[in-house]
Amino acid sequence: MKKKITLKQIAKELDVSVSTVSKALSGSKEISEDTTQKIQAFAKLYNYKPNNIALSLKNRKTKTIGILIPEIVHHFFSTVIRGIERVANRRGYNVIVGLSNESFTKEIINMEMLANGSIDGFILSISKETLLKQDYHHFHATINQGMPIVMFDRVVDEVECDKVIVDDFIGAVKAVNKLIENNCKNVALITTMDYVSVGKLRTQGYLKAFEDHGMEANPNMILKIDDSLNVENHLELLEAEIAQFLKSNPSIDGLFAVNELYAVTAMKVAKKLGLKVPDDIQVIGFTDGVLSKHATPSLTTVSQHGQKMGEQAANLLIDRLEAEDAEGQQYFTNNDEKRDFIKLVIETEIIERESTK
Amino acid sequence: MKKKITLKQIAKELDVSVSTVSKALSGSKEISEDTTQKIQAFAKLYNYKPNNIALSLKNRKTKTIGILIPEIVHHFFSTVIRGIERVANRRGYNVIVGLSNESFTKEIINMEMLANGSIDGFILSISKETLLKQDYHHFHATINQGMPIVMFDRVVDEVECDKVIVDDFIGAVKAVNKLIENNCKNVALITTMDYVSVGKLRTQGYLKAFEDHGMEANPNMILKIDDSLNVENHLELLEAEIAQFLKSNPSIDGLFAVNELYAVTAMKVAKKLGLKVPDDIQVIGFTDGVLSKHATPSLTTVSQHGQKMGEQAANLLIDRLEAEDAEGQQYFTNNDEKRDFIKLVIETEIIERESTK
DNA sequence: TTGTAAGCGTTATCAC
DNA sequence: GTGATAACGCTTACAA
Repeated sequence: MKKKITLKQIAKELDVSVSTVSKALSGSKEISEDTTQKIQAFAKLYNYKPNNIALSLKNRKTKTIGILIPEIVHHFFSTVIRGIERVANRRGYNVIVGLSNESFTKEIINMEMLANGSIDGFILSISKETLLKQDYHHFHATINQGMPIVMFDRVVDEVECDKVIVDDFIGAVKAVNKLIENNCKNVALITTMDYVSVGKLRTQGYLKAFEDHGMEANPNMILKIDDSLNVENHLELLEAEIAQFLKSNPSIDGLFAVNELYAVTAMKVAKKLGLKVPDDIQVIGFTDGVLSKHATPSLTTVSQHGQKMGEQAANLLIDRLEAEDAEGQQYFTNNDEKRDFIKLVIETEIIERESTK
Repeated sequence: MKKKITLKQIAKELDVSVSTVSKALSGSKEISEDTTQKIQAFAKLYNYKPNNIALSLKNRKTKTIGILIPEIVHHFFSTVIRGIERVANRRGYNVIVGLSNESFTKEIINMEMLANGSIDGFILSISKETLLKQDYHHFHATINQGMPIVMFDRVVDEVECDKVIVDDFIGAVKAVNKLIENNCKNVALITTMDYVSVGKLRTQGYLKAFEDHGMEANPNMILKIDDSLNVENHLELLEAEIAQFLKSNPSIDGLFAVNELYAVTAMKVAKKLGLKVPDDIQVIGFTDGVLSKHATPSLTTVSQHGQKMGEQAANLLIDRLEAEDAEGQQYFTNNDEKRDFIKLVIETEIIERESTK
């Protein structure tokens, strides 16, 4: 086993100084043709590669981005990661992943671990528990330390940083409009509790669409799911709740759900109740994941373009990082003038499939 | 903005030496009560945390694990990551993720990037292109450098390292047995090309089950999908191919598919052809993902326990890393005696749902 | 009880 | 053209 070779070893072997080796390898013309050749040949032979850690320490930057998300087994989030990874890699960065598992404490622990020099900046989406607690001190702390953050999807106005979001509100309006225009007389909504910002916005969009059409929303037609008990693992409960909802509102002929799980489950329940999709009831979901694509009938959804979000987030972060060292850390000046933070809105798009007419 | 504070700064503020600060903070009793108190208080006040990079350089270990997988937008792989992250975190490690995107070149580039000091060891699953090329020099190279690798799922005998796999063969046998015992007279197979090791093993399992029952497999009943053209994005093609297959083999009353996409798509196609699942045709898939759970009817599958695989892989790797430094790098001795590598087999489990009787 | 110095692997600055 | 030295932030013999 030949361990990785270092500059020092090359220097010793070739009987020159470490600095000569370093310069020769970086192609400095301070060094003579001869020695440069010799050193480069030797380095290639032994497959020399500079040690990243040493470089990080020296340059005070790691060229790696920290991603912190609530959950990885989730089509949307993994799509975002793919986007981030793609541009990060292209721009010479690595990606390190932390999972908060929707927990406030784990979010903090992970942030602290990564913030101690391991990364140059964060791309993150806030955990549900944090949103519930509304305690954002850890974000402020890292930002104050000079570490930039880009938030995506689950963001919050209280934290000043770059953000990439989807127009949840407009997306929901578009979806509900579509149902109404498709002649649905009674469009219902299945949503989450309000503390999840995106759920709230989508709910507001639902209401707005009604307003736009001069219609009044019927509170009975809105089902709020409390997923504090991890719905994914208690499908029967979810199904029961939705079945109950549909049965007590037999007039429902259109349904907008704030995520694809609710939508697909609703379709399943509807079918069991003898309803035909889309003939008796049309359904639109939010988030374009695998379920939507492969459900029978396939589900019309509002696509969030997760990969694009990831790409934009990564670009925002890296732009800021590189601006920082171009301007020699002059980002925040002493008189504390506020920097402009960017909020990018990714447009949603309705993907029409078989669950609508 | 107050940048992160360093030992040096603390030392200066308190007018002591850096080493005193270091010792005081680590609770060494070389230092007097008084100064220790003072220093610790000050450190807490300024929220001092040692710089990871400096520690990594000093200790020659990063306490981070590199994960290299073909694709992240994939339920199975993200499940594995979750498992890895869980134990890594518990044991004080971070996780850095690289995606090969099924490409040989990207796999190599990523490995090289990470192997230059950024991580202590790899957990990886081989890309399809690499499997096809059968070129494993980059794995050998990293191992020779003294960096341990743990492979999972898509592994290969040619590389000597720890491995975590699923009993693909037995899992397939069990699945097909179940179909046969459920009275299917003509069990078909939908599989991938043979170069994907797991696909091959599952195919062999299918054949073995026939053999066990003294039956002969009919080559016409085996459909090999060439997914070189990224089937996921060309669903129509996949559907057409499967439709063709089912139509030309009307006697099929049982179907085993080597992944859930094929299985779910087959169910969809079958329904379109007027076949009832499970009455006319029973279906079992491999890999227990979201699709299986939420399909209508829900799909009976062979579960791979991805999270468990991840956990085991992480434990194997970390065990090896920590054994290494306990034994003072004596892992490989000069006379080149081979270490024992562990191959863990995770048992599959059939999850019965609605697609079988 | 405290401080000095070396070293982890690099690069940049300055001397020779 | 080449080399010595310092520095990045930290730990740890070894001196004082």
